[in-house]
Amino acid sequence: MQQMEQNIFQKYLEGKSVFLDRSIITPHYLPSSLPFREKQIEQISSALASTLQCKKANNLFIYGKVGTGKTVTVKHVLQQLQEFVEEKQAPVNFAYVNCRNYNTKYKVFLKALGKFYPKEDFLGYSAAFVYEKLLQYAEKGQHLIIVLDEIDKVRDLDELVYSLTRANDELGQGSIALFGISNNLFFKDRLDARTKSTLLEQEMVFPPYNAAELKAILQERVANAFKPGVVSASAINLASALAAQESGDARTAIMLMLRAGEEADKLQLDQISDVLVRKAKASVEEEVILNMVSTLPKQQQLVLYAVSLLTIQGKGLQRLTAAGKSEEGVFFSGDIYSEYKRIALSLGESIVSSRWFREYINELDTYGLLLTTASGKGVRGTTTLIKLGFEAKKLRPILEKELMGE
DNA sequence: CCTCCACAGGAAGCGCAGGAGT
DNA sequence: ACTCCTGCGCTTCCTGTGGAGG
Repeated sequence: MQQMEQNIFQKYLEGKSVFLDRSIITPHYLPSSLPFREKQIEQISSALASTLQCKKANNLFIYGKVGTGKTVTVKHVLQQLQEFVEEKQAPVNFAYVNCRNYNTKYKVFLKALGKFYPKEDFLGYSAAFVYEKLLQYAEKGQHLIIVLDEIDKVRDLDELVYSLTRANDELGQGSIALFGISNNLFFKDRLDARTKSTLLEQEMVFPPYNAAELKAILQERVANAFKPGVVSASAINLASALAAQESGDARTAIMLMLRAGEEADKLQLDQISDVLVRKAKASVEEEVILNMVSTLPKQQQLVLYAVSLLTIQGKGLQRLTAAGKSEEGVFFSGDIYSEYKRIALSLGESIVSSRWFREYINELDTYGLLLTTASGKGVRGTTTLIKLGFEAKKLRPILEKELMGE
């Protein structure tokens, strides 16, 4: 109680730590070797190789779920290319753009130019000027590769791709190639047929890792990130099994170990056991929920809040048992709509029509926040049975903070 | 059998913000 | 600086499905 004089950060300096180099066990770390991605590295570098003979690189489209190593692998190959090009003085250059932040043609070009003309600042120049400047750079005989990470976020991708194909036709020498990275396979369908055929000149897929592969990846990272002997074999096994079960996602596996390590430091333990990993799983999950929920529009948060309140109150059960089904926490969409209206009105929020409410339900379902089933025969015509995708106890405090906080 | 209820989801249209064209 | 266009979020209306009850 009376040790409050001590600075709250002091304990982080004083305490012992299980980490040797914490940065290695974060998702942003670029490892020097990428196990189980040899084939992909080979394929990417072969797409790039033609630039070294002063020809245009192939456009390449890379698809794979989150945490399958797309970005790391591409960055790895680019790093190698950079070193090679510097040594050989080859006229090759590239720009890496994350389209989550640069989500229009103009912004992408601007970001790329920043890489090609590091000393100049083109902010505020017209779109046409920026485009011309890019062409001028290539016209000097440079072969450019623009890597578009999260390419599905680009709003006017059709135009971007079209501009670049036209650019390549106009250019006497030099060229511009596109590498697209995405974790959304369906976004291809929204594209113009011409765009598709250009962009998908060459296509590759990053498969999810299996438990054994995740284990090997973790072992390598853990060996460098943690002090020797700190992490038990069972902890690694558990973390890779949990991540493999979820989605074959290396990112979650790494986050699990990171969190477990942080927890160990907090408790001043010098061993990381599977108990800590399990604890970490809960906290990672919570963080995932928080991320999803906080980016949701207010109206959808209200809908979700309505379901969590109903779930906690345990209502709905009676009506379902009466209908011959009994599963806890399952509700009719109509009941949720009334509860949603009640809550929204009491909070002074506007309410949407029942039609749009149904769209919300569908959307929340695709995020996995709600689980819905068509009622089928036996219940009130055709209706939707709705259930929370996560524990109501975890969701409610998060939502209350979002909706009523500030 | 008919009608009413409770709901799903398609179609049309409306107001708005922001970008493009002039 | 101006209008024009377009995409987006949303409402309104409508058709269809199937149980419950007279």
